[in-house]
Amino acid sequence: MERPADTFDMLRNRTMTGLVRDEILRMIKAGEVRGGERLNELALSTALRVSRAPVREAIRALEEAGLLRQEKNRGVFVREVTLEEAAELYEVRAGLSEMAGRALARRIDAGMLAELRDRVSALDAAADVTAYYQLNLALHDRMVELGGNVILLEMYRRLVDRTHLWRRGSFDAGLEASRREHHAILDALAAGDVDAAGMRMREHVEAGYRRATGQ
Amino acid sequence: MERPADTFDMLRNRTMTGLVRDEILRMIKAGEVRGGERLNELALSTALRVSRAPVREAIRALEEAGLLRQEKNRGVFVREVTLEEAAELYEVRAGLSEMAGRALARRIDAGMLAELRDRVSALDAAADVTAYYQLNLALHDRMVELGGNVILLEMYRRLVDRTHLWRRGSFDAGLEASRREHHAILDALAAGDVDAAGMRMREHVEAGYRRATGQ
DNA sequence: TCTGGTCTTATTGTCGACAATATGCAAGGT
DNA sequence: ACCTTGCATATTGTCGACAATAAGACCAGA
Repeated sequence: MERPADTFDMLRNRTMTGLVRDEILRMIKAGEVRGGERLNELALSTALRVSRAPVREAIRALEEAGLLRQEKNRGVFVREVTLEEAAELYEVRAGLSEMAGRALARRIDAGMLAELRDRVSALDAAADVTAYYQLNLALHDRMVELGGNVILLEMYRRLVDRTHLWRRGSFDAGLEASRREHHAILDALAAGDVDAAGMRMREHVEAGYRRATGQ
Repeated sequence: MERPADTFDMLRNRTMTGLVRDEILRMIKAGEVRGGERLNELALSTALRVSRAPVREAIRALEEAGLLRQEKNRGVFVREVTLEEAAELYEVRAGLSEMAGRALARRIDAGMLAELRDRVSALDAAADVTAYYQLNLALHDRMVELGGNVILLEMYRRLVDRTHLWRRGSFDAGLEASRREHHAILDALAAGDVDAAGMRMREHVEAGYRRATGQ
């Protein structure tokens, strides 16, 4: 049974706008709406059983987040990520990941290391690509989070969200290489080697981009 | 006299929401509203002679940008940037600047270099601190822009906007050091030295943070 | 068949209104 | 003096309505 405190906090803190925002974000992440697709305010509002006002507010927020694009009097469209933009996204993501890796190597403790080892083990055991993909996302997010820089985490998440709009080429290429890189990162972190941790994080992201594009 | 085409495009592309968003952003940048201050929707809407709807949409956007913070049923507040957050902002900014410096060193041409030299000269000649501050902001923004990575530019601007919410300690400390660093960056860019350009950009931002905090 | 114009419809941008919530004040009791 | 209770006010969250714009259907004339 649900704890009352959660529903209390829900009612206290969440607005329709926020819920709609999260729902649209979920649809984007789940691939239920594609880049270039148009969002109909009325359709969304009836589907979620709210009026257009919170829908519009949510849309403005996601527009600012770079996930939607507005054409006045014509509607809002899910942003398309070109190959060039994807390259830029990954370039920045590599840089942010390097920062996170360096920060994490400086402050990591036994507890953090144990958690990361568990996550990497789960990735080693992951059967299908979809599961691997989700666990991998969670691992990277957690590493940035453990780096301790909240601003960096915010930026990183924004990048990841935008990357979801990119329809990659291949999905399943090079899982084994990815796994090896994870272990190499763990080793650097365990050794507290700041330079190595940063560099391996960067290279892991860059390699991930090459694997996704099939280059 | 204003060119008609501009007003045409204005009417075609701009919505009230967008204008309100820009105006609130301007107020924040100009320091007309301070961190922690509360924004009254009705006051804003009457001042700008629009209804509350576009004001609320603009607020949601700036909330997503990390400049405002919402407390349900109580209002929106201008975000406060703690000293710790400022340190994080500058850390990320230093990293992004390094990326931009490296990218720029790779692609810079004679025209870009000439423009940057002009800007640095203007900074050398700047009389008061306020003028220096504005020109300096513009120089850095332009260098990131010339780096050619649009995503990086977006992130950088977001960081700069948030930094505006930080009430710095000292303002005028170390202008001469800042000027010297600009020239050192130009030298590295002119030489096409990727590593040096990146490193000097990073160190310039880090030094700027130390100067602002008076450490 | 094509071109151009007119009408219709769908959708957005903006507004005013109402209910729900938070805040401040005053009255009353202890 | 201090706390509680209830009321009045201000403000937000949400809604429905209307005007403006865009896009497509339809039609007439060459």
